[in-house]
Amino acid sequence: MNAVRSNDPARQERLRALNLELVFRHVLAAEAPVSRTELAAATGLTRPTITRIVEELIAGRLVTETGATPDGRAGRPRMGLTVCRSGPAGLGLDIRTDGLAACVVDLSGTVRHLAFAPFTDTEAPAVLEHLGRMATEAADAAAAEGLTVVTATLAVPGPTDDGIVRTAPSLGWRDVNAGALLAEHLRHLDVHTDVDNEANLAARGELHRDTPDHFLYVSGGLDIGAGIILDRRLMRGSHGWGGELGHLTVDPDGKPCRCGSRGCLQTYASLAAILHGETLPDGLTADAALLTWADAGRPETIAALDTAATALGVAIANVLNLLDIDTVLLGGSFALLSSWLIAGVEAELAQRVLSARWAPITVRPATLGPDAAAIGAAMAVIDRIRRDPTEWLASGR
Amino acid sequence: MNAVRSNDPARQERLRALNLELVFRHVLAAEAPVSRTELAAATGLTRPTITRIVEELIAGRLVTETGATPDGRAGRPRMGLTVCRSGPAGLGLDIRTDGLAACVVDLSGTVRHLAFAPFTDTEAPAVLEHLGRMATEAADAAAAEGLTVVTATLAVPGPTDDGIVRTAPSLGWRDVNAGALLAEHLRHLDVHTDVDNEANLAARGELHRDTPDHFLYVSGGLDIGAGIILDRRLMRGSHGWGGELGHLTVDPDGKPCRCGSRGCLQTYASLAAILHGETLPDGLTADAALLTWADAGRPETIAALDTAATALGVAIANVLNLLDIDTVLLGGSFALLSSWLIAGVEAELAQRVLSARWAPITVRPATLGPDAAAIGAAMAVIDRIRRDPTEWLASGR
DNA sequence: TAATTTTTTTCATGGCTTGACATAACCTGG
DNA sequence: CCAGGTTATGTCAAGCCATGAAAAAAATTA
Repeated sequence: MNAVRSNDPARQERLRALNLELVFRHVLAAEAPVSRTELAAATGLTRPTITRIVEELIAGRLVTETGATPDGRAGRPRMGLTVCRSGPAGLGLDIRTDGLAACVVDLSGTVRHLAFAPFTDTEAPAVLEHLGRMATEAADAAAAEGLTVVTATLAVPGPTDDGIVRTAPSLGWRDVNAGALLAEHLRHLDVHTDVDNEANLAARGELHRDTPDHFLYVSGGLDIGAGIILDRRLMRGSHGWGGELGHLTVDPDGKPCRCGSRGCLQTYASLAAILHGETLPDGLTADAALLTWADAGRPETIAALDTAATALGVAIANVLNLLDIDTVLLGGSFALLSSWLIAGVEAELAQRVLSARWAPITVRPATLGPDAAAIGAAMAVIDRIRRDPTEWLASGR
Repeated sequence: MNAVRSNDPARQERLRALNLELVFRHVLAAEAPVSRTELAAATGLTRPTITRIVEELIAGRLVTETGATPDGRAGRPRMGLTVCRSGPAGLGLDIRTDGLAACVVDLSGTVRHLAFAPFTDTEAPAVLEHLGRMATEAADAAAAEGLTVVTATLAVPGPTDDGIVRTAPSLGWRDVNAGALLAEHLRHLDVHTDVDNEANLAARGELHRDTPDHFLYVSGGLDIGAGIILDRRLMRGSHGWGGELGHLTVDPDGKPCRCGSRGCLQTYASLAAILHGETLPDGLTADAALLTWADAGRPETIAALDTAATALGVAIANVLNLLDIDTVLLGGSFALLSSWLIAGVEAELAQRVLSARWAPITVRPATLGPDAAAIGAAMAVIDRIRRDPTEWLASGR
């Protein structure tokens, strides 16, 4: 693939940046430390070029030498190179249903800091002020390990548009400029702030070495959302409001939905819909209560989960027919309840997805749990530096 | 956008290729002839570099000089440069419901040759042999105008996978290796052959200067398909089987569909569904008959069109909620019937699309008519040469 | 016809990768 | 324990490409 889309003229320095990026991508993708010579063979560049580029990457704290590693063979031992664990880092913030989360991830994708705090207040200014404090603590914790936070990404439960939260029903927010407010609170950190949908970011979090190139991440909770990964990239639609799976129509004459439509998936498969108005036992979250009830064989709960699974299957089948994806990850509360959902979802998919005959479909629970969105948000740093390592190097931090 | 994804090392020659591509893209995008100096200003490259690149583009018949154009001002008049109309061309082939079409498009996107022939036989070998003959005629016609056909793209009514037509119900095809058969018949032409879904290619055909960056193209006919354009690029999913709009579920308990599922859009809005088993008047195609009947006020037809429009609206709303697109083009038979469909579709969209409150949705008929797929298929040459003009230049044709 | 203006081409300069060569560091065998 | 072999990494002149300045070309204007 030689696809290059740039509207800037290519000068000599661009060549250098291109190759630096190429080498860095190889270091990122490598599972074990690689030597300069291996990089030369893998990239097709010559050793001298690799030497020069690696020097630059080390100076910029993107890569470190792990020391000479004699491997028993004759000759000078290879000098291992890995992604630096004390260079730039990403900060992820998440507004969950139960509280706030902050997370720091380094370039290797390792979670280096993770904090959670229950809500004190769900009004936008208070939440963002609280997030600002958590962000500062996280950045300090990161700094103590030699990391420099360069990106801060906020996950919110609703569609966003250039930092503005259009609507977040679970919070009662509407047209809140979370991006600007957050940037205000993080002014002293000098980071690039961004706001995105929780499902998008959780999907990003689930994208790693072991996940396929294309998958659909479904986030279950009070609201249902989805993140679509195509070709290892997040699909975000024209404005970034994509993935509104919760408002796909399952039955055009179904129950009215809060959104003004009828028969949205939401009305069958959100936690509220599955709970069906039943009161929660003390100290249990909705998903935990449902799991307990279902495991105990409570018929109403099992029936509700079955209805939810069928509706989910219908909606997901639509996505799969449209986008030709063959892996589905059930995340959020759906991950916890997956043993009660997967069979029902799979049954609908087998019937409704046209390509299921040729390409088997995999449905499995997501792995990151409730921190998925915060982790995925923090991983923005990897995308950013991977896309343009030169930007970081030029910043000289 | 500086996104560069290349796994090849960047040598000096790549710099040259990158800039050549940049300049060529500017010439392609320009509405009127541009001078070398204008190109220098627009691209940010220097005049000497432009001169050298233009020389190469002219030698490779990608660009031509339109002659000095004195504009009344003092000074040496600018030498106009435009996309060459006698360089590489694309061949598009389409298997329509009523017959076969062949089309040649030059780099400016102008249709230079268009031919149609009714079916003599719908068996795969016969069809591809016939297409081979039409392709040869088209290539000869192109050669007579100085054009060289470099790509041949076949549009088929069904999902394809690496040249193989998985299923084309309207033709009764199943797992037909159309790509290999076509390549066989076109061996003497030395072209790059490709096979894709009719809806995808028609969407590509509708993508031009006046269409927005993101839109959904819906193709109505015996089958219903869709092409999704995001960021001026065709979205094709993981294997390229995306866009199966016809099999999106509109009502999970609806009528059984040929595909084995229930309540597919197909069962409400395909031409067969709208016709409802009524016999066609002699000499009229199904869509023309429906239009005549509807315009004459025939209540059954109007009711069927109304049902179809509602179902279409539900399915399209799903796509829009998922992908955040705000323009819908009704193509194929739906273009002809659009005056009877748009209102119904729009009503459903207004109710069901979450972002409709913030971003108005446009639904309008497609403009290219029945030749859309053949034209879009022929336009593959533009994508190919635009992506990598150096490949063509290196071929030395 | 000469001066002016704008476009296009020519030429020396500097950056980047390359290929050949030099150096460093480890293993094997006498 | 040391010489020779082997592998990894660093150094240097050469070639390619874009740049900036200056020259040449082609029109208008006086």
